[in-house]
Amino acid sequence: MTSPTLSDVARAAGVSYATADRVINNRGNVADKSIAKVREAVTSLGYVRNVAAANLSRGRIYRLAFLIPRGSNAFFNRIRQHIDHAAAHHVSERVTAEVIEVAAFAVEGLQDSISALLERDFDGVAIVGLQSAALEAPLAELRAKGVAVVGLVSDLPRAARAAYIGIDNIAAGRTAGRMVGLAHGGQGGQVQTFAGSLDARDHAERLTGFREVLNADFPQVTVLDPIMTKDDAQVLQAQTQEVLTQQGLTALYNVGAGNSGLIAALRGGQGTRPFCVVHELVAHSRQALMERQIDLVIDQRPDVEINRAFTVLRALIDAKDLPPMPELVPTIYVRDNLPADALTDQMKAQDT
Amino acid sequence: MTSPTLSDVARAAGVSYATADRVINNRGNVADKSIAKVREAVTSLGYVRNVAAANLSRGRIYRLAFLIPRGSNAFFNRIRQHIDHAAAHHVSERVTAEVIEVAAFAVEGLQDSISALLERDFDGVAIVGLQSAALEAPLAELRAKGVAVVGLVSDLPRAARAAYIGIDNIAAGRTAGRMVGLAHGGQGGQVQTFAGSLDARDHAERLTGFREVLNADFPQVTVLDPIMTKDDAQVLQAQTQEVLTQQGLTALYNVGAGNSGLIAALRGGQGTRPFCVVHELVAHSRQALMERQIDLVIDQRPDVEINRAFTVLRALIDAKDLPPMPELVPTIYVRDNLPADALTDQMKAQDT
DNA sequence: CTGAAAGCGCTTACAG
DNA sequence: CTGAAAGCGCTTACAG
Repeated sequence: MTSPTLSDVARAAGVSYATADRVINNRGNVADKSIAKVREAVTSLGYVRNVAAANLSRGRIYRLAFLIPRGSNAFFNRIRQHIDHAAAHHVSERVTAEVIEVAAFAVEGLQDSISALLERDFDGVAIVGLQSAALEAPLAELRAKGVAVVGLVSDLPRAARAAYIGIDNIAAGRTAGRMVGLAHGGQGGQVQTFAGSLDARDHAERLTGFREVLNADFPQVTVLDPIMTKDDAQVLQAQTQEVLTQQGLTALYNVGAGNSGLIAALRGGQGTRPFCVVHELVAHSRQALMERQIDLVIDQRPDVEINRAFTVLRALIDAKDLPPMPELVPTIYVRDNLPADALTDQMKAQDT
Repeated sequence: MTSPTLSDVARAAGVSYATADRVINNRGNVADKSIAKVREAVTSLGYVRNVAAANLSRGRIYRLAFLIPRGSNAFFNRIRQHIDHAAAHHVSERVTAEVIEVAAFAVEGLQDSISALLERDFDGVAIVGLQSAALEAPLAELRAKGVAVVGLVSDLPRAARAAYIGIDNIAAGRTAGRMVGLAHGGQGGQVQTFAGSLDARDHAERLTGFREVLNADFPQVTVLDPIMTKDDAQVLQAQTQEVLTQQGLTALYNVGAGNSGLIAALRGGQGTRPFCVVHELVAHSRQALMERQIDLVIDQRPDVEINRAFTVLRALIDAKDLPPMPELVPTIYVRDNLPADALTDQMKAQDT
């Protein structure tokens, strides 16, 4: 009834507990004959290692760090909340997480923050990264020290991290494109796009995906070149106001941040407004959805991302195989399938 | 550095380990003075109970059962896979899960299966339920034995279970309605609906939500009364073929199962087809999405549901507070945000 | 009302 | 190459 333990395996194999342990954990220094006997006992008994007991005996603790852009960006605030929440949830598993704020979107600042990590005793770090060769050297040093490194939300140079945890931004853009296309109901139209900066890879990729779908499947809808906003709400507000006076505009799509400005402009507008799609469910985009200033939010589920970051970092630290990692997929929100509210929304990652 | 243990608390409070344990776990039989001292030590030291160690020492095992409708329904096959997967993932936490198949949608069969559970030693069961007073007596007996009971996907009588784990089907219907409305791009149209049976509460609720949104926000779109299909693919195929010959039909929405028939009919159709929305992402709906026979799938994320069932049942068995349970929210899939594939899709609940 | 001790299933030195 | 033993942080009888 109750599952077999290592003692059962050792007894069945006719070896000592310690020897059975050695083959289970590949510690070496075991005679081939013993290995064979233990392996056999394991399969015939259906032995499964009790990870909780192993961690307890080993007294392991996992010290994690998250490098997140400083600033008042609503999305990253949400990320920070999820980290705190996940950390609280993991205390009993002996994992601690510290959020370290770094200068936003600045290669040098990030580089310095990574170097500073060398002085600290972390076991794993998740970094909201940038694509810059300048990060490679400090990251290599960090990993040489045995620290597990993953990219989060925005990737690091590929060779410099063990995994990337974030959505496929081309898919996100395609999803937005599909929705905008569908909303035209077979009629023609013009979509104004907005982006923070095309140096930001995620922005560029979303735009690419968006264009792909509209060009291929909705050729009667024209995609206008993006207005650059630096993710600044003021810029977005001014530009949106201006754009709303254009004739023939049927949709708006912002691949970046600064949506509070866009929403403010829409709130002030009169008459029918264009179909509006933005990214990331935060307080203001949520409210705008409910109050019908916008139609759709594409969300990357930061709760799921943070949860996965914890799982992946722990697996890396334990030098275990990485768990299967299906691509993270963008979630579509309309006013009818919104999660309960900001607070409970925080807790969602528990499931899923 | 390392977190305080119960020994630390006991020492700081000047009591024995056992006494400290008694107050931590509210076992009673402790002098008020001791309670106060221990409480104080706990907060000043920041003690957190190590759940893993507690479970280990207690040698607890969790025997779970899942009562799932028998038959070849693709959705429930997916549910079964997720149960097996979650069970495999939980072996190291000493939880086992057994799937018990019951006669599909038959009150008496379900009633018998629940009674049969009394002979078995389960700690918790999740049941794909029905709304029937006939289930109340056997469920009460089961719970009197100390077995934790939750409704899964389709609820049990409210008083007869500790929790319900499934989506809000009105929200699911509303979401479908929003999408169908948007896809009309401001033009008028006619939607043909399909349902298995209006006795099935989930079907009725979806239809209600669907109508709500279209009547309120897209009054130019007419919702036709549902064609009853008994979730039978053959019926769906025949009915869809017939319906496709109608003039002015702009959309199709099936609240129930049997979609392989609907898809077959669409595949055989010629010319432009209506906008099509169905429920549940399974092999054939996924393929139909990719091959453009349908436009949208509303999914209830069985992986998330099963994961939550495990969590909730364990919490109930431990007589712990139930974890926060935000409403499960329907997920919208188009061809551009599909999860990687059926297999990896199985693993998604890990995050989530 | 309080305490000492064995045991949960492992890992980690330590001694052969 | 192999084994005996202490200890991880708890819970559970058992004895006062």
